[in-house]
Amino acid sequence: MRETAPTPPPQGDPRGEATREALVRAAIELFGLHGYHATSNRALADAAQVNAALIGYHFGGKRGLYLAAFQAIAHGMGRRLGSVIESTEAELAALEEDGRADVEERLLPLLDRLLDGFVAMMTAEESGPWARLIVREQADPSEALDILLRGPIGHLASLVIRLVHAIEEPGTGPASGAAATRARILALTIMGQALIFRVARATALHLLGWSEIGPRDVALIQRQVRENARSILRKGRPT
Amino acid sequence: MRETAPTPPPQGDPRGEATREALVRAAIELFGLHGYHATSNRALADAAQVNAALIGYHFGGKRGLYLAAFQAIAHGMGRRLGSVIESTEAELAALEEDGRADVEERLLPLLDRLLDGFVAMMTAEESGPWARLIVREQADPSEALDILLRGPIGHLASLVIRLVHAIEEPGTGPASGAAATRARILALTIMGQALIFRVARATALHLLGWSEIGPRDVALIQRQVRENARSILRKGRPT
DNA sequence: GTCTATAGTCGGATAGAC
DNA sequence: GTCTATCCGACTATAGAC
Repeated sequence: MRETAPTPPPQGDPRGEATREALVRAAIELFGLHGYHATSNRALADAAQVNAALIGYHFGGKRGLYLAAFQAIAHGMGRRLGSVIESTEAELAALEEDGRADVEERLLPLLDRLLDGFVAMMTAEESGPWARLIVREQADPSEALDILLRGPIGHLASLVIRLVHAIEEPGTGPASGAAATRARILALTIMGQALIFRVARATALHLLGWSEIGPRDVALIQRQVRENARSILRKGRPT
Repeated sequence: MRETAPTPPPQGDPRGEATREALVRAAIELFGLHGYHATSNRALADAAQVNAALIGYHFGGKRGLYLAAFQAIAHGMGRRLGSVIESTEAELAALEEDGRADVEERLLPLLDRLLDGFVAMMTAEESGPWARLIVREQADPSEALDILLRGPIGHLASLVIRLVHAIEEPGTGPASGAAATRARILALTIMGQALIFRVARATALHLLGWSEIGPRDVALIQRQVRENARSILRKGRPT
């Protein structure tokens, strides 16, 4: 369990690069499936088809590889949601700029797109290992979680919060006080609708009698979450 | 890691009873906090202030204690939600009996009460250890999860599904086909709103700027979830 | 039913050859 | 940068005294 901090500085060697990549891929998979402690360095090395001693060499130890896995996830999420997040952020900023609260035609579609992306990610098979790892982190958070909160997850969440506020209280500035709390709770409940399909996936599949979540199922869930979000937010606004 | 199946049959001895209870309590706490493999028998025994060898004696081994923890959780949830679930079930059955679809005055309040209970459980500090354990189980499900699906969780979920269907399609019989799928997805999204405060608690607290979820916060979340559920379900129905 | 002592196993880290 | 060999700590399970 002893962890050594002095990570040997890896170079830009093509061989080492491939090794690191394979190890990180195995780390995301195995740590996510079985947890940190249940995953041995030997198992990681086997899965990556690499010698176990290289974990120490490239990442300083097991813990270092674990953190590297989270950085890779942040990177992967960025590739998946980055463009939606950025374009949404830009458009929202522009709308806030000229004070026009064009809820129906501008803000709601932005939210739709964001939620579609989020649902797609939460239901995607690809994100399974990511999410498994993240959910485990929530159980007892460490610096690994910070990597994500400062990354795509933090961006996405605060964006949803801002959108919700803009839709609920059009024209007003940034939320504060009770309105801010309300917007945050609303954003969380809205995201929770998608999250359940990831974190309680086994239970959801059981209840739905499905064995997996196929493309048509994803579309179904996306439509429902979008509809629900609109119902929830339409409530308080003038129709 | 060798696990022995032949559990020695424990008797109705008062001493052994206390020992088992202490061990189960420690198991829920420690397994939930750190995971199965990261929790040693020694740590469990220390927390329970009991000799480590007694784990083998009473539960047949570490794995046996783990399963016992889930049975205890099912029992605890039953004590917490059992009465609400039963009374709701009875009332719903009565309503289905005479075919009267008294949505506004009868069904929605039933749903409110159920959701309040669920939110209370998801946000309660008490349920933290339970939920942590359950969420870890979802990551790679074993027979331990079945204990819960056959218990209170299964009951609660199918009850919410039936309620949702009864509210959306009043007067019709049990859901089937697309309507059944829709009711299940709706129920999941509704429960997900509360679930997020438990499984992504660290992230939620971070976003809300809270350090814990106090009684007033619980009430706030309950109100929001109730309101959202009504908005979502009101959508399709005639007003 | 509880305790002490220990056997047997596994895992993380690392030295040193290539 | 990669590999082999090995050390050492930590863990589960259990035998046997009380």
